[in-house]
Amino acid sequence: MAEEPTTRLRFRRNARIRLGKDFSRIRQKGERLVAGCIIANWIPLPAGSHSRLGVVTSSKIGNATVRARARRLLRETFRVHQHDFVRPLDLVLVARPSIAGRKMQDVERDFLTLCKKAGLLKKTESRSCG
RNA sequence: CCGGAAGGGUGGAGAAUCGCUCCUGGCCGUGAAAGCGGGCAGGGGAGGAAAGUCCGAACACCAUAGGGCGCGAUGCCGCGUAACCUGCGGGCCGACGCAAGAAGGUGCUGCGGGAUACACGCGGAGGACGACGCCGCGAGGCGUCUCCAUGGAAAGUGCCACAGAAAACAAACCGCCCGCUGGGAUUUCAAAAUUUGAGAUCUCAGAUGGGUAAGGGUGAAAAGGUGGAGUAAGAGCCCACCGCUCCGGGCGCAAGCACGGAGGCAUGGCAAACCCCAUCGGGUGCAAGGCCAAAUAGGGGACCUUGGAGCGGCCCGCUCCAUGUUUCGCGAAAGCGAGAUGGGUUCCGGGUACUGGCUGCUGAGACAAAUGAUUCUCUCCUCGGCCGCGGCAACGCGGUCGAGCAGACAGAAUUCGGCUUACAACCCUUCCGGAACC
RNA sequence: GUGGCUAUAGCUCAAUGGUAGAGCCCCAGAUUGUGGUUCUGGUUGUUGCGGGUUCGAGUCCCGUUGGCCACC
Repeated sequence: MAEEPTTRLRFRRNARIRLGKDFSRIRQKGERLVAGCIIANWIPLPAGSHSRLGVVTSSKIGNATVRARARRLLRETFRVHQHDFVRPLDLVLVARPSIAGRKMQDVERDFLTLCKKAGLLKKTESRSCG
């Protein structure tokens, strides 16, 4: 019970947003905030459910390799911090062109400042990757 | 020794923690079951270009897929090559049948065929411009390098700027030659007294008649060329040679080749201008297409009469809709699934591409789209310092210390072959440039 | 996966295979006390890149690079 499954840092397929109507609903009706190389849209979910993530990388930020790299970094950042939110939410992260060439630490710093500005994080701890 | 360019090859290894996806096999919870949720173990998990989508093929569906016209593409000859399709034989399975047998199937196996035209590669032939070399008095010939989308210019139309006389039915501006007319000079003869007439030679001119195409500085290209004979001047008019065209049999699988004979020579270039000839091409693309639970709107299929509409560029053919009869399941997204056994590679044999044999190793399958994040170690390599060795030197090699620390291009999306483009570092081959020494 | 458009002066665009041009911009001069306007003159180019056809390519053909757009 101490290492209960709620704190495991998993990120499986059902933790992703997969439907186009979910994407359009979150990006039209949800909250929106920009920080660094990330644009975030989110909708809060009822307590007890799992947070979900969707990542958008348009063709303006680079070729396929750059886009895949950005998608993996954003997903990894969400995976590490998925239990640090005050309440579960549906989150859509949109990568901006300045993400090309960034490292994991830069992306994580942008993500944390964005979540602090939005007031989504628990105030107690801030765990980091590694 | 250093630097550069082009082509080809390789495109780091190991480990830990946390994760993703697929396959196989258990486990737990729930449930009558199917299933759903959770979790464990083992195994697999990007490239030489996966890219661009430039070319071709397979595969799938569509009935405007058929026929004709149009349109598009391709165009010397031979050989070789993929996925995939397919023929015959053997083995195995096998509905059905009492049995014998047997429709059929097969990710098994042997021998083939196709994979076109027009992907592409290799070899050959021919041609072109330019360069170089050799031979010839010359026109030209031969060889090497480079390049070639290489059917037809004697079916037709069109174009060939500027320059030039002329740019394509040859023509005739200058020129040359023979005449005609007029003038001038010289000279001969005659008459007569310094003039006239006639003739000859030379020369000038023409709103002049013919001959000729040798020459004319142009042009990318000037109507076969070089040399001679010949002529009033000239000309394939004639002759020799060179080139060209046609014919003949021979050689070669063929493209073609060389030889012999004939023809005085026509037929300028452009078809990557229209066009003609030959050959090929239906269209759309795995988002092709197939199956399907629940819920929901109400419709869907078949047949036939009549009417209306449409038709991928056009026509013929054709298709659709409404109405009528009959019948019962149809259906977008989501889900399942199309979807990977075909190959790659080591070794040996034969070849121009390539191919045969045998053994071993390897084996991606997502769908808002996995193959990741962080860290450590090892080498490869780069830069700098010091030391040693080699060298005249430029510089190289080795050791050690420090820093950078796998550094580039780049991410499967139905499959296969080709083409093109991008590429750090290292290796190989060829070429170019520079420095030092002999 | 499929289809299309486009690249010409600093900018926007022209140009039958035959000397690449117009407007704006820029520069110089004139006009004005100064500036603007106006007038006159001038500079502007590897026609994206590499090949090929042709006597000769911005144009024709092939390849290639970049940009833009559309469809399922």
